[in-house]
Amino acid sequence: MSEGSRLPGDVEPDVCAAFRDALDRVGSKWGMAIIAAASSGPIRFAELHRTIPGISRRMLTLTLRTLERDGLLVRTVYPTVPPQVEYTATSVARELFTSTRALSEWAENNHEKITASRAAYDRNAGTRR
Amino acid sequence: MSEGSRLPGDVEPDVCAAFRDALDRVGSKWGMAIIAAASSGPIRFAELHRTIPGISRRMLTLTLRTLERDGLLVRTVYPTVPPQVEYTATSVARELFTSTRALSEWAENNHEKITASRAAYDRNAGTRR
DNA sequence: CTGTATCCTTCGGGATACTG
DNA sequence: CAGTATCCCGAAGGATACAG
Repeated sequence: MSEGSRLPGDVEPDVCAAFRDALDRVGSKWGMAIIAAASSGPIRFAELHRTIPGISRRMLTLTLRTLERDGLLVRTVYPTVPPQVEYTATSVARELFTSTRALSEWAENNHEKITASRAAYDRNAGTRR
Repeated sequence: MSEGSRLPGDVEPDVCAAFRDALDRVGSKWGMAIIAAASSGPIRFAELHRTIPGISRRMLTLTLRTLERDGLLVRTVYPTVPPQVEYTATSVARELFTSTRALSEWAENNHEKITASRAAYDRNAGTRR
């Protein structure tokens, strides 16, 4: 994370810094999926593992720890046998999830345009020089 | 905020997919900084390089190419000597930038909480088991 | 001024096996 | 059930030098 030196004539460094800040927390491959899954109420480890397709137990654990550390998730252990652990999104995490909507909508609305632009760009790869 | 209805099966895959989609375009280290800088009007290569602290010419070029390919930037070359190149954010990019605000605000509002949570977590590192 | 080309390091994350 | 522990690889990105 680069808390860059502020230059005169700079591009709203506050906004950029804040945005990067958010991305650092949310940009991980599984972060938002986990927060989304834990936003509707407590959810157990195995349940998360089943709910999120493709995640490994390792990455699930790692991401959960990071989110817990940042105060986005609360981890509750029930000392039963076998052990039971629940994760719940905090209000901060739920607000984060909400703040995500605009971005998701942008992606939905522009996904096709981008795909097309990309195809066009690649098609002219030889032409361009 | 949306009321939490846990879907059977998995966690609103559409939303997650869309979000990841947006991140892929915006999650690069310098992407949003460049879009921000190019949102106010045409800006030259050297100007970008000066405006964005810490970016290397290499990463500037690479990121510019990616953004151009995705249709987020328009590249205009003036065949002068010395060469002059201008980059301008497209409307799609400017909408993306706008969609970013909620996230930035979330980061600004919660940055301190997160830092504190993190510090507390690390302080209890030995205690926890 | 506007890039390319190389080299090199870091790190996120997958596969797999083991554990309380 | 809920994790840890290793090993490994590819991609992102920094440093540096060269070029039209």
